[in-house]
Amino acid sequence: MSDMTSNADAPRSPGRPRSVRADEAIVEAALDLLAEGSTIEALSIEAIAARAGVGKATIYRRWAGKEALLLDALRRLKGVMAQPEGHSVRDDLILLVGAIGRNVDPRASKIMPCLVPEVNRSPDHFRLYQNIIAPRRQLMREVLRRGIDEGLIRADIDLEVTMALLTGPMLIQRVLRWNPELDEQTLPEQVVDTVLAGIQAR
Amino acid sequence: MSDMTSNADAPRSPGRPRSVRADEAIVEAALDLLAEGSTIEALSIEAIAARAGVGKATIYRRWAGKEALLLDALRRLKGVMAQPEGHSVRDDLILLVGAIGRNVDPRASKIMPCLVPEVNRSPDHFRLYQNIIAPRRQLMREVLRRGIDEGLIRADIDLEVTMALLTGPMLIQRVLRWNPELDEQTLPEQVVDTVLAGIQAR
DNA sequence: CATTAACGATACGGGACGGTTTCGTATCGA
DNA sequence: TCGATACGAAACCGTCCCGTATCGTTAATG
Repeated sequence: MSDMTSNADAPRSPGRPRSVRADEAIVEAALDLLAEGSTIEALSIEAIAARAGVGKATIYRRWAGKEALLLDALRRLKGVMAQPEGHSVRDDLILLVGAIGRNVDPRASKIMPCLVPEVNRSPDHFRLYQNIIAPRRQLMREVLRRGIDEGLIRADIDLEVTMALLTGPMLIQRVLRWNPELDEQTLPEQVVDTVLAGIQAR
Repeated sequence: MSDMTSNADAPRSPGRPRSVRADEAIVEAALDLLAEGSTIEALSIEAIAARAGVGKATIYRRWAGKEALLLDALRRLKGVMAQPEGHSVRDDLILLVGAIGRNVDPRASKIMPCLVPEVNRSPDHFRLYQNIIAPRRQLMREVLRRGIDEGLIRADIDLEVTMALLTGPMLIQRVLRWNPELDEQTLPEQVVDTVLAGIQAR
């Protein structure tokens, strides 16, 4: 958010208040257009305004430009994280791996690939991306540590490398359709089992 | 190529022949601009023409538009593949994994991320991408088969999943800088060793 | 009811591009 | 030498977009 209406204890400014519906509609319109295949920079303020049923001025009243609006919209997209049950390390890992690129919001999986170039270009987007995935990495890290504590996993493994091993295959398949012959349904289980076999305590 | 000058046995058309220098310069200019951070659709024919020291008409004489030109330019980018030595399966795998996203042309690694959205949008780009990586997958597949023949690797593993396990971590790190704490130098060795430990014959 | 500010709609100037055409020039084969 | 063709440069037009300004209208406060 880049404006003032957010202060809850504001001394109630006079005049007509900003429409919360408009806020929602604008963000939703932007995400919808992206999910429908529009590129980030093919996306225009005009198109967003038209889709949201809103005047352009209403958008410029809230955000400085396309960049600020998108950063804001993407923040709301991330959705909720999968929560591992804590019973079996293997099951928890399969759950986490299967959740990669599977956000609650179905638009997310279509939008993500569009952001790859941005992540490399803009430090802001890079930070945003890291902020989104950092808690998920932390979740996986904790499950792996639990596996070590339980004696299932060797204690001398490199946690970060292991997480990359679990995440990488799923990510390239979901984002890039890297290998058309791979089955996304069974991939999480296959990945987890193979990696576990490589890092299990003997 | 989308025109006629390419026929080697052509009955030598009259008039001034097309400049090979211009061909080169146009393609190089397009790749340079992409590598410098321009987005695919921020890239304009005008910019390419200016950079190549060429008139726009010269470009339109050869290609139907930006799309055709880019497809053509990317085809020339792929560079040569790493060739495994054939001595040690482990060393060969490390070489192949280390070569992911490391093309001869240094521009390739900067351009690749820009193509991710395109791969999802355009069947042409998807095919192009698959054509580029298919031979590399085949190379890795053969090394893994050798490992099976030598009795190093279990015979019942899923080759495609194994390749995804080897490729994924390296790819997300090189393309996405997925985890800033990972060391790209040592990653190939760590990945190969962990995966090998998971699929080795016992 | 008066005030105040946000609303949707619309118009505007400025700029970027795409694609085409027209220059005068350069380079080939005949 | 001559005709044919490609060349780089420039001009042109139509389209799209941005960012701002200005309508009359609407919704809250007091």
